[in-house]
Amino acid sequence: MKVDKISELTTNRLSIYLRCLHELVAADIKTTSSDGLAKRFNLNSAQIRKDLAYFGEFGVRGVGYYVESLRDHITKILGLDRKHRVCIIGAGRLGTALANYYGFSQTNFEVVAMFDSSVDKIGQIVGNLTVFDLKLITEVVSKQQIDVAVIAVPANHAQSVLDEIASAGITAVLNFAPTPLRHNDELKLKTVDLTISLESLAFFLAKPTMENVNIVKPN
Amino acid sequence: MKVDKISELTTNRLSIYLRCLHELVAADIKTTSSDGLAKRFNLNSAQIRKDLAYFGEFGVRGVGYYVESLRDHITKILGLDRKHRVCIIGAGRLGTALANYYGFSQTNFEVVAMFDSSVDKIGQIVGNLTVFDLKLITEVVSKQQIDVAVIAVPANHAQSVLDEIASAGITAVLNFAPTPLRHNDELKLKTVDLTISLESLAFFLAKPTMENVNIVKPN
DNA sequence: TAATTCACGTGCTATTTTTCACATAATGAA
DNA sequence: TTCATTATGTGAAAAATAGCACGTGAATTA
Repeated sequence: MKVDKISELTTNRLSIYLRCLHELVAADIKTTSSDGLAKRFNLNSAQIRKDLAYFGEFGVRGVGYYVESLRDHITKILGLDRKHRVCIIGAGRLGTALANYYGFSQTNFEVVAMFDSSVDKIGQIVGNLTVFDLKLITEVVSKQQIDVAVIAVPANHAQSVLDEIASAGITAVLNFAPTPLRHNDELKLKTVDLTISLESLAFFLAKPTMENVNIVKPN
Repeated sequence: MKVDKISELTTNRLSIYLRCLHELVAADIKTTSSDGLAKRFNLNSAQIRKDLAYFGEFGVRGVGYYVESLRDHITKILGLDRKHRVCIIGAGRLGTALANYYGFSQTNFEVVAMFDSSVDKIGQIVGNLTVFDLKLITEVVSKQQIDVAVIAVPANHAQSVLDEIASAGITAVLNFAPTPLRHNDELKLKTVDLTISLESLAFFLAKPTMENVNIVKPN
């Protein structure tokens, strides 16, 4: 198997498989199969095999996958075999909630700094972290070896924050600001947009009357 | 144009277009074009036209789209022309942050109730809401006409919470618990999984050493 | 009024993603 | 050892998604 680019859909699923493998290890289960995994998420087993096959031959025909071994492989593939140091930009409610988010620590991500540009926030203590002035980001990022940033500022500030983050040398950013952001290809940006998720749900709720919508004609 | 099922990718984009149209209205811009919109998100203009064409012919050839009119149409399509009443299950940090999330109120979603099953939380005030006992959900949902639920409880409680939500008659759920959830087709579930997003970022950071990964052979 | 420009709507094509289905390899029983 | 069973890895087919390119209608200019 040879592939130049791994789809993000694949890496997302790897993350899902990994979580499941952690559970299987905890339950002291030694082997599993693509079919067994598939049923848990109602996915297709061939897809799981293919996702894994991009990176090597981890399975044993007639047996399946050794749980611990596969866990270790995926951990390595996703680069989770080392700690990632995270900073959060924006010490508002969302930023604060994220700073305390259990899921970070659970998966080798550690929040090591928070930033804000409001005088009210700078110097405050959130969890066990002091909020730094955003202006210091380049310095702190390099000193603290930060490699991931989380944007939790209002939409209208997000672009300038991203620009600063980028020039501070960070290349992986998780963005919670509901706005499109420009950036160059060196930087990987993932946006989590709650409004989009909500509005998609609303569409589902609106659906029953869809037939009408389709008949609608111009303005 | 005739289509039986609208892709979720399309509804997600509709939500993006809508946000942009709000901004254009605010800026007092009267018309726009698929090309104009496309450039803002670097999307393809044909895709935008197609997304819209699923629901009617909203544009005018040679002109483009009338901003207000299109905004109104998309608002209606997404079912945002009426208030949605939201409850949040889980009054922990995330639930609390979400209860105060500005984005909800901004887009015709109103958080009207919070639930928890811990005695520490029940009866507490979060924002301007009292935290109810989760056991009361069926009753409150019907009395308060709630149509959307947000799950913000630990992963190990999420399935049972979802089951209760479903039996209380809610059909649209936004889930923040990082776990796969079973549900029937009456119910629309959207999961926001921060761990997956983070681990995908980690993969990007790990990439430089990808060549090695590909050579790896069995256990 | 005729000619030109513009941008929509959409048939068709290309690309991406998923699924099928089978040859292959490992295991265990007879 | 041979046969049956199991589950992988993968080429090929199918489905879903995105993009091209052009016919068409509306507006504007001459």
